[in-house]
Amino acid sequence: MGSKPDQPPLVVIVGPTASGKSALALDIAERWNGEIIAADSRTIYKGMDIGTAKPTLTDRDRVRHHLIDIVDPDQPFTVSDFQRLALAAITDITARGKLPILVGGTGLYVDAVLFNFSFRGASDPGQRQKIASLSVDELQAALKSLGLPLPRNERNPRHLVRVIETGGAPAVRQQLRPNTCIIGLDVDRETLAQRIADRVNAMFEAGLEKEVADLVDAYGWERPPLQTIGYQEFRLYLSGGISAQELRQLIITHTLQYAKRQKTWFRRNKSIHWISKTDEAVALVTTLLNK
RNA sequence: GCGGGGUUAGUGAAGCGGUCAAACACGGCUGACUGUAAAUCAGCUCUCUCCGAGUUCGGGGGUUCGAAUCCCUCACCCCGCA
Repeated sequence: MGSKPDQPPLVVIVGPTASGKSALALDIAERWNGEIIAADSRTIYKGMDIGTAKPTLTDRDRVRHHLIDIVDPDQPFTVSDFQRLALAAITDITARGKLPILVGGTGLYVDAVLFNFSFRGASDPGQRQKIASLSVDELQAALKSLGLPLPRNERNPRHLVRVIETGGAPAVRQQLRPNTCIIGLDVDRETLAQRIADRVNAMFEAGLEKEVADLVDAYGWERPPLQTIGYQEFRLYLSGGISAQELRQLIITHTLQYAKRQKTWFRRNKSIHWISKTDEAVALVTTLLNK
């Protein structure tokens, strides 16, 4: 089902963590009667509120949010699921005469919607478990014997596994979705570092440790959602490996590193309008809607 | 004051006569990444006129063809005896 000639307007807000995406999205939503779709691989999970800086109930009361709290941490969820649900949400919001606003820091999720990725087939859980236990060298050897090419990230076990699962089918993407305005929040290094440190400290004050403990009680450490920054570090701390002080610093460091990866991802999308002030976003959205 | 141990690149830490600009880890920088993506993976990280060259291993002085590695000495840190 290719893209239709006339797509309804879509506002997209991206940027590194703690850059102010949520606040800007709320602002724009209230100004133009919009609804927010979270493009975030962690806020989809129930019970992960503090550590993911999930929009508060108050915020969600002000503006309707989609794709938050939609699965339990022990349920599998993939980009493909996200794409399907996000596209449905856009259709739904538009049908009700409102403006859809896609907001998030998970670059892959955002791009799956913006470029209408065609995915290449799910993995068979049984087979996945078997091949995922192979070493990088074994995976490469397996690809060779199957006559499949190595992926670009040839030492990345996850990518190697996927090549096997898809039989080496190429990735397919379309042109950028028409009628879409992508706003990127640009925050200088020092400011972002400060905001991240403040946010992490606030998370501890808000009861992060208890949230983590509850999740671990319910699901254990092995589930993918528990590999989230702000949660995974507690494993070391709780086993006595690091002090409370070091724990906090480690989470801050990991968050900073994550923010850098996000910037790298978004940097290559030349369609993003990078801004640093709200007025610039308002101007961009105004232009989009007046077309 | 005497005896013993220590001082290595941003940090931690190997090295203990040549193959050392110096392992490894962390941190930092750059980048990749379409069904685990807040995941995962890669390159770079003393300096320069950067296929080569020049300064490093607490300071200074020696030994040696050759020293981060041995000796002397000074400084600082830790432990033991006073």
